[in-house]
Amino acid sequence: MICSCNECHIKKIFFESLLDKDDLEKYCNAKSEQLIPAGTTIINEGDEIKSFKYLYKGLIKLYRTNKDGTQQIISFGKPMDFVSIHNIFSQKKYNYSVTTLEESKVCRFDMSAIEELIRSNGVFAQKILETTNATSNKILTSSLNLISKSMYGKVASVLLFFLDDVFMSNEFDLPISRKEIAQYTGLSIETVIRVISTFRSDGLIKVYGKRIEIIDRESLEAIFEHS
Amino acid sequence: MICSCNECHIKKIFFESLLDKDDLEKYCNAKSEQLIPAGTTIINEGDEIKSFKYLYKGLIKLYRTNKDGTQQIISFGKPMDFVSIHNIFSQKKYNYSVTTLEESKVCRFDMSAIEELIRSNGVFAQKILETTNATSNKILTSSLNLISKSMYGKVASVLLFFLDDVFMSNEFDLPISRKEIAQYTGLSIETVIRVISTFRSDGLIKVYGKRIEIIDRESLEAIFEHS
DNA sequence: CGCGGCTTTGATGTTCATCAAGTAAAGTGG
DNA sequence: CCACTTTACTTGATGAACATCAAAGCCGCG
Repeated sequence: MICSCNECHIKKIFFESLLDKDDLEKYCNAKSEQLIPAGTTIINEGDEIKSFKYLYKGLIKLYRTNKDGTQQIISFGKPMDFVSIHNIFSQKKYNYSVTTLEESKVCRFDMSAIEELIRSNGVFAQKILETTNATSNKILTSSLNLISKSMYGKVASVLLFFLDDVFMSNEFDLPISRKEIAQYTGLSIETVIRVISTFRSDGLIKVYGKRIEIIDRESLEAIFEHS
Repeated sequence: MICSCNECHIKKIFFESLLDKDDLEKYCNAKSEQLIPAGTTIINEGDEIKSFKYLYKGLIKLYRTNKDGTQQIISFGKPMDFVSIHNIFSQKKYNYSVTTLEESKVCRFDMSAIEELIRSNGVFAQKILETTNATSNKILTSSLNLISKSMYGKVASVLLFFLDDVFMSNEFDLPISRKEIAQYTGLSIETVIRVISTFRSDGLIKVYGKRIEIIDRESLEAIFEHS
């Protein structure tokens, strides 16, 4: 093996199975990785895009800052998600910021190396195209859901996301604050809290501070679907 | 010249400048175009993706249908926009529908021909990647705006879109109904009408049925920015 | 200890949806 | 062409959904 990152899913799918030996070596040289503590901002809106990044471990939030200084969360990223999304190949500067929600390991490549790979290896390009499309599709879908659902549906969607996509367990420590749920859903903090309290008093969830236990998953889904 | 479509911007950018003679011929054979009357549904949610489409002339709406049968408009497409977006390269079936808002000319390619071009021509692949990224970015940005703005900001964004991106003129016939504005913004029809009435009585616009005249563009922008 | 940020609840007000009713406009069949 | 139906648009009255303001408890941290 050439690189140190052997268990990486991204490496297997994007690199090992598509590149020949020379390109694999190029990939290894262009790559670096970094362990980043929780609460660190790794990308600032307006930063120049110099590298292509993905998350190997941890959890991040992507957000943008409005003119009045308030922050709106665009999406949450989990392991094997691209950090660099939805404008990485079309603009020179990031139009969003990224902050870690827990300790995270971020891998990155020189942008020029990736672009060279894309130009020289069509199958690699196709794979990147597929993946960025899938990511954009997912983010857009959840964004569209937030436009059309009620406050109950919005908060339910957040809980179901962490349940199904991140922790895959009925009980987990919510890695974001009530304020961040508000920034993601477009609701006020108090409304988020009230909805969570309603879910609790209706027996859908149990709440111990940050710790959430999902009791009635079906009802949460029904609320998400129908409102 | 090989193909008939000589004035096409897409052809120039994506094909003429990137492909050699053999590939250009392949492109011509894989392409067909169609003039479609207003109000025609050209893609139905769930249809298999067989071709890559873009809009040469006209106006379209992209929308999805919720479980309760209501429709939510995702975005509007104008000339030189890709019709096939945000899941075209990552899924087998469309997750949205497309209907023409006025008479439109749609060009399409066999999906397999485009995929072959992507695999065999990295520069072409890079261009496609850039463009789909830019499109996703645009749609996501407007979607995020709809989450965080008030009803005034939402309706203002629709008016400004048609003013700046489609008609580039202070006076135009709104090509969509109040109902469609509601389906796009997530507001009720009555609320949309009331906001338009308010804009009118405040002297920001003039309204004669479908015809809209933008009087005070700055105020509309200020409303969009600050609420 | 005290300070600031996060959380929670209650009281109140604003924003928006719903219901109802009526007018205008546009297609449909005789 | 006109009666007829349907669809789009508009306004008012009312109520529900949600935000804001205020106050208080909690918790981590210097």
